[in-house]
Formats: sequence, structure tokens, C-alpha cells
Amino acid sequence: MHCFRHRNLMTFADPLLPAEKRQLTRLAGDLVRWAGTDGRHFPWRLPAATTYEKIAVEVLLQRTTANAVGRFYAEFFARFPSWEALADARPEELETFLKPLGLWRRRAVSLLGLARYAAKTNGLFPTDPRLHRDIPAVGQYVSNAILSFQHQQRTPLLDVNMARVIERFLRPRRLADIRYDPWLQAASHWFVRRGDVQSANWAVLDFAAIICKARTPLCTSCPVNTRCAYFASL
DNA sequence: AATTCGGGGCC
DNA sequence: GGCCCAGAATT
Repeated sequence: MHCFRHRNLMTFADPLLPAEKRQLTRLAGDLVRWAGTDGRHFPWRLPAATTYEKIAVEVLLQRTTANAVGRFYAEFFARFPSWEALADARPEELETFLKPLGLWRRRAVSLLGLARYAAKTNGLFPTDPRLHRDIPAVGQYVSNAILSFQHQQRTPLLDVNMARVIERFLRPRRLADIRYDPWLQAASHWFVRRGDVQSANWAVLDFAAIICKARTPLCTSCPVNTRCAYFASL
């Protein structure tokens, strides 16, 4: 029994140090409080937004600024109010519709593939993320969004922004790819471990967009700079 | 695990 | 003009 437990721990060792866990928990609380006053507001975060909207908008958000999607949101979901409406769209019309947002060719393919899948399953996605592998336009990020928005699971919306915040605050990841770095995966999951998952996810995304920006982070006005490793190294 | 894809927005 | 953006698909 002891041998098995030991080997198990060695194989699946928790990559997070206890100190890192404490810092992430405290960071999450601070950022949620910060977002309560300084966070952004988008239509897909409102209670009125359907699960369809919350998931479909993730495709609109890919490699695109959230503000641009915010301007585009109302007309898009007025024209395509359901998976079925989106699945029945003519590809040419969808492409034309998406042009103001950019990446319209690729996005049209993604949205149509995703909508045709979802229309067949009545908008229900599998609970097991391994079954998301073959769904068009669903990578790790959208998979986590599905698990979070449809199945109420504690999954982080881990993208370049959440990664940047965590890495600056604690330490850089070791692997190049966000999806395969065990430490970053564990850290992002720990970040959303307590409290409201969506609030924590949105808080860190807003914080990354407004304060902890990629190029010129506003460290002097950062609410957590006294504990930030990046700020300490400046 | 690294490269490719790919277009508006912003500095 | 170069870099950034709520990544996915491909090799």
C-alpha cells in the first residue's frame, strides 16, 4: 500500500508548492474584488445570455479583442439566435457577416462546424473533455469554456492572458505551450478553486487586459504589485 | 512541441 | 509597420 501510494505520488506529483497555492488563492480573491469595481462589462456575461451565446462567442473572441466582439455582439446574435440558425446559415452570408471582425474565412468554417455539431446534439456537449477532441473549433480553451458554462465545472479559461498574469505573479512556465505545462495547468486550476468560477475567470481576463498588459503593464497602479515577482524584478 | 494560419486594432 | 488579441489545426 505504501509503495503504491509513493509511486503514485511520484508519477502524478502536485507541481504546485504550498506557498504558490496560498498566493494564487489570495490573488484570485484580490482580482475578483478589483474586478468588482474596475472590471469590464460584456453582453455575454449577462444572465440573459444563453449557453449558446456564451459558447459561440468564444469562437468570435479567438485572437480578437473583446472590445471588438462587444461592438459586434448584438447584430451577430440577432441574426443567428441559436445553434440551428447558425447551422443553417449560408457560408457566403456568414463570411460576409464576419468580415468586420476579421479572421472571417477561418471563423466561418469554425462556427459552421461547431453549430452543425451542436444542432444535432440539441446544444448539449459531452461532460468528458476527451470527447471534445473531434468537435470542430473546440480546443482546450473552448473545451474549458463548455465545461464551465454548460456543466458548471471548475475549469479555468486559460489563455495567453491568464497565463501571463500567473507567470508574472509567480514564475514563468517551463514548456512553450500553455496546454502542456503541468505547473501552469495546476496553477490556473487552483486559481478558480474557490468562490465563483466565472467571476474568477473574468476577473483575471479583465485584469490582464487593463493592468497586466502584455506590452506595457501598469505595475505602479497594480493592486497586487507588492506580492508580484515580476514587479519585484523590475 | 513547434509551426502555421490570418485579419482587425492599436501604438 | 510591428505587435497584440478570451486559439485551433496541422505536422
